[in-house]
Amino acid sequence: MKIGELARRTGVSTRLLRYYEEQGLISPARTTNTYRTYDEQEVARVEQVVGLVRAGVPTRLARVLLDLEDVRVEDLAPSCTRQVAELLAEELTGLDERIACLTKSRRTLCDYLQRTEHATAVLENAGATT
DNA sequence: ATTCTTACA
DNA sequence: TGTAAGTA
Repeated sequence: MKIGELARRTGVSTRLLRYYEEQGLISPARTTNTYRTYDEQEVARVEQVVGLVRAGVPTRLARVLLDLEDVRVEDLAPSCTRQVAELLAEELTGLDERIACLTKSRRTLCDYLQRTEHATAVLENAGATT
Protein backbone atom coordinates (compact mmCIF):
# COMPACT_ATOMS: atom_id res chain seq x y z
CA MET A 1 0.00 0.00 0.00
CA LYS A 2 1.09 3.58 -0.53
CA ILE A 3 1.49 6.22 2.14
CA GLY A 4 -2.01 7.55 1.74
CA GLU A 5 -3.66 4.28 2.65
CA LEU A 6 -1.32 3.69 5.55
CA ALA A 7 -2.17 7.15 6.85
CA ARG A 8 -5.87 6.39 6.68
CA ARG A 9 -5.49 3.02 8.32
CA THR A 10 -3.32 4.23 11.16
CA GLY A 11 -4.69 7.71 11.66
CA VAL A 12 -1.17 9.07 11.32
CA SER A 13 -0.69 11.92 8.86
CA THR A 14 1.48 11.33 5.81
CA ARG A 15 3.66 14.15 7.11
CA LEU A 16 4.33 12.30 10.35
CA LEU A 17 4.75 9.01 8.54
CA ARG A 18 7.59 10.52 6.51
CA TYR A 19 9.04 12.01 9.68
CA TYR A 20 9.05 8.62 11.40
CA GLU A 21 10.93 7.29 8.42
CA GLU A 22 13.43 10.13 8.70
CA GLN A 23 13.95 9.13 12.32
CA GLY A 24 14.59 5.55 11.30
CA LEU A 25 11.45 4.21 12.95
CA ILE A 26 10.12 2.71 9.74
CA SER A 27 11.83 1.91 6.46
CA PRO A 28 9.37 1.48 3.61
CA ALA A 29 10.54 0.13 0.28
CA ARG A 30 10.52 2.33 -2.78
CA THR A 31 8.99 1.02 -5.91
CA THR A 32 8.34 2.15 -9.41
CA ASN A 33 7.74 5.89 -9.28
CA THR A 34 9.88 6.32 -6.15
CA TYR A 35 6.66 6.03 -4.20
CA ARG A 36 6.99 4.58 -0.72
CA THR A 37 5.45 1.13 -0.43
CA TYR A 38 4.27 -0.35 2.82
CA ASP A 39 3.13 -3.89 3.57
CA GLU A 40 0.64 -5.12 6.16
CA GLN A 41 3.43 -5.49 8.68
CA GLU A 42 4.02 -1.76 8.63
CA VAL A 43 0.53 -1.07 9.94
CA ALA A 44 1.30 -2.86 13.19
CA ARG A 45 4.72 -1.27 13.26
CA VAL A 46 3.28 2.23 13.00
CA GLU A 47 0.76 1.46 15.71
CA GLN A 48 3.63 0.40 17.95
CA VAL A 49 5.40 3.66 17.22
CA VAL A 50 2.26 5.61 18.08
CA GLY A 51 2.03 3.77 21.38
CA LEU A 52 5.66 4.44 22.19
CA VAL A 53 5.41 8.11 21.34
CA ARG A 54 2.22 8.50 23.36
CA ALA A 55 4.06 6.92 26.28
CA GLY A 56 6.69 9.60 25.94
CA VAL A 57 9.43 7.29 24.76
CA PRO A 58 12.07 9.30 22.90
CA THR A 59 12.35 8.31 19.26
CA ARG A 60 15.98 7.26 19.67
CA LEU A 61 14.83 4.70 22.24
CA ALA A 62 11.77 3.73 20.25
CA ARG A 63 14.09 2.93 17.37
CA VAL A 64 16.16 0.42 19.34
CA LEU A 65 13.05 -0.99 20.95
CA LEU A 66 11.49 -1.72 17.59
CA ASP A 67 14.73 -3.25 16.31
CA LEU A 68 14.96 -5.45 19.38
CA GLU A 69 11.46 -6.72 18.87
CA ASP A 70 12.39 -7.73 15.35
CA VAL A 71 15.24 -9.97 16.48
CA ARG A 72 13.76 -10.99 19.82
CA VAL A 73 12.65 -14.36 18.46
CA GLU A 74 15.48 -15.70 16.33
CA ASP A 75 18.55 -14.37 18.10
CA LEU A 76 18.63 -16.67 21.12
CA ALA A 77 22.03 -15.36 22.15
CA PRO A 78 21.67 -11.59 22.44
CA SER A 79 24.98 -9.89 22.07
CA CYS A 80 26.28 -6.34 21.88
CA THR A 81 29.33 -4.35 22.85
CA ARG A 82 29.96 -3.27 26.42
CA GLN A 83 29.48 0.32 25.34
CA VAL A 84 26.07 -0.36 23.85
CA ALA A 85 25.06 -2.30 26.94
CA GLU A 86 25.98 0.63 29.16
CA LEU A 87 24.11 3.00 26.93
CA LEU A 88 21.00 0.88 27.07
CA ALA A 89 21.39 0.52 30.82
CA GLU A 90 21.17 4.30 31.03
CA GLU A 91 17.98 4.25 29.04
CA LEU A 92 16.69 1.66 31.46
CA THR A 93 17.27 3.83 34.51
CA GLY A 94 15.76 6.70 32.60
CA LEU A 95 12.59 4.70 32.10
CA ASP A 96 12.56 3.70 35.76
CA GLU A 97 12.71 7.32 36.81
CA ARG A 98 9.80 8.24 34.60
CA ILE A 99 7.81 5.24 35.71
CA ALA A 100 8.34 6.27 39.32
CA CYS A 101 7.19 9.80 38.50
CA LEU A 102 4.10 8.55 36.70
CA THR A 103 3.33 6.04 39.43
CA LYS A 104 3.37 8.74 42.05
CA SER A 105 1.08 10.93 39.94
CA ARG A 106 -1.24 8.01 39.44
CA ARG A 107 -1.31 7.38 43.18
CA THR A 108 -2.13 11.00 43.94
CA LEU A 109 -4.89 11.19 41.37
CA CYS A 110 -6.31 7.83 42.30
CA ASP A 111 -6.37 8.62 46.02
CA TYR A 112 -8.10 11.91 45.41
CA LEU A 113 -10.80 10.42 43.25
CA GLN A 114 -11.49 7.71 45.77
CA ARG A 115 -12.27 10.38 48.33
CA THR A 116 -14.76 12.14 46.09
CA GLU A 117 -18.42 11.25 45.88
CA HIS A 118 -17.87 10.00 42.32
CA ALA A 119 -15.34 7.35 43.29
CA THR A 120 -17.26 4.25 42.26
CA ALA A 121 -18.74 5.84 39.14
CA VAL A 122 -15.52 7.26 37.73
CA LEU A 123 -13.00 4.72 38.93
CA GLU A 124 -14.64 1.66 37.43
CA ASN A 125 -13.16 2.52 34.05
CA ALA A 126 -9.44 2.97 33.28
CA GLY A 127 -7.17 0.55 35.12
CA ALA A 128 -9.08 -0.09 38.31
CA THR A 129 -5.79 -1.19 39.87
CA THR A 130 -6.26 0.97 42.89
C1' DA B 1 -5.86 11.96 -8.14
C1' DT B 2 -1.57 10.84 -5.42
C1' DT B 3 2.96 11.11 -4.01
C1' DC B 4 7.66 13.28 -3.73
C1' DT B 5 10.97 16.86 -1.88
C1' DT B 6 12.01 21.16 0.04
C1' DA B 7 10.94 24.92 2.74
C1' DC B 8 8.37 28.40 5.37
C1' DA B 9 5.34 29.61 9.24
C1' DT C 1 2.90 19.78 11.70
C1' DG C 2 0.16 21.79 7.91
C1' DT C 3 0.65 23.56 3.54
C1' DA C 4 2.38 25.47 -0.93
C1' DA C 5 5.05 24.77 -5.05
C1' DG C 6 6.48 22.12 -9.09
C1' DT C 7 7.04 17.22 -10.55
C1' DA C 8 6.56 12.49 -11.84
